Amino acid sequence: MPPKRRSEMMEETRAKLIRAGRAAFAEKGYAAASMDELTAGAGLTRGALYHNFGDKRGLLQAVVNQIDAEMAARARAIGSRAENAWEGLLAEGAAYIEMALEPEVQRVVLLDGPAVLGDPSRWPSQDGCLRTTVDTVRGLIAQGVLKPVDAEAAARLLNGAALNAALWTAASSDPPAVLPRAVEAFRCLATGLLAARA
Amino acid sequence: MPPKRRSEMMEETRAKLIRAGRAAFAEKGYAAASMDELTAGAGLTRGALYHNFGDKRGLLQAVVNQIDAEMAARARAIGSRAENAWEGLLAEGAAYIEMALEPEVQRVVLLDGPAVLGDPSRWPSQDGCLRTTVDTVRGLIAQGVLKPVDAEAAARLLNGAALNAALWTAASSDPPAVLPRAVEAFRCLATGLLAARA
DNA sequence: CAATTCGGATACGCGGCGTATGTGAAAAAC
DNA sequence: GTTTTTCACATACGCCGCGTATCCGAATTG
Repeated sequence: MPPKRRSEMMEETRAKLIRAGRAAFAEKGYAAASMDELTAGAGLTRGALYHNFGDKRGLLQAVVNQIDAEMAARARAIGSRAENAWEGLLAEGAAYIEMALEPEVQRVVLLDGPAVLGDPSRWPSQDGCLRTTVDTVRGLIAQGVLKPVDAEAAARLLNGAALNAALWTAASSDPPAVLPRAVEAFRCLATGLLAARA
Repeated sequence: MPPKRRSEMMEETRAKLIRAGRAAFAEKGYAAASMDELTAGAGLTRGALYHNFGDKRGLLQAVVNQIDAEMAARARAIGSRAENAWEGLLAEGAAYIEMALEPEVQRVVLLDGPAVLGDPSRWPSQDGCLRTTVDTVRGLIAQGVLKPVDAEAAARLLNGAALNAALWTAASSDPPAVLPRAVEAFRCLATGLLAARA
């Protein structure tokens, strides 16, 4: 290993902090996560944190951005694998629902994220998941598959529905059993956007 | 005024605290709201708070319950005023969207509430808004107007869509202008639940 | 009128965040 | 290659806020 430049040392530190933050926020929740514990667990101190991320919120933003990016990439991949664009949208939604069953995603991205950072639409780096869905919807509207509604509005509602489907599923006594019902309901809602009536 | 019995004094105290809590949580957000300030503003001390509500979360739960009950009542009233049950569901949704534009509702019920208290589906006193929508959906399914999907799932997704419509609208630069687009998108989604295709 | 409850006030300790300051090693200056 | 500067991170401090334990006085009970 070459003697590590300063910049890559810092990048490594950031990565360590984000990793530790992800774990702590997911397990304890944002409010209950102690920055002292968190940084110590990563072999660092709060000094590193405030230098790299400004404050506690800054770290949360970084963690959320990372998870969001991963989710968006997965959803996009799954969506593009479908037969056609319409099935792609449905697959994308189903993917969101399944990903949002992950406790880490629920706690950090869906609950604490919006409460602490505000609505995703207001984030500087925009929400990746939302962007992905907007693109998909835009394409479908251009193809005439969907009614010419506001793409951003439609995407936002679809994502919102998917996330609530996941939260509802997770809150049930037997998540695996009710998941299909949630996905089915989501599919029904989505068909409301179709231009053509079968 | 008769010399006030002890129980009604306590009820009055609770009301004062809830009123102060509503204001403080709405303005500062849950995390930034100081219980010292809050209680002092109501002419009391933290002692009264911990005696009546157990802890900070307890007060939030009470505040959220109150707002939720008000919203549910309003939505139910508006929905029942419609021509038929189907239009009632749409009106109910539109009502939710408009109510959720209120900063107090957004901050307290939609953002801090779920983050601090957990998902509404898990609340002991169940979410009133959700219950209202479930009832409406059940009725429509019984009438054969809607597809026989899971009523709870459908209601949950409808509410989720409505709330996200509101958050999206509020996040925009010109809320009044985009509100119609949000409502329109919501209506489209809802039609996906219709059994008959027009 | 004495005894008792109990709603609310007072006082204390602890933990956590943010900031101001220090330090040693890498990078730059020459 | 030595000196100087930078800067990533550590250390140390102060403040605020929550929760709890204890106390007080007025309304209830007999």
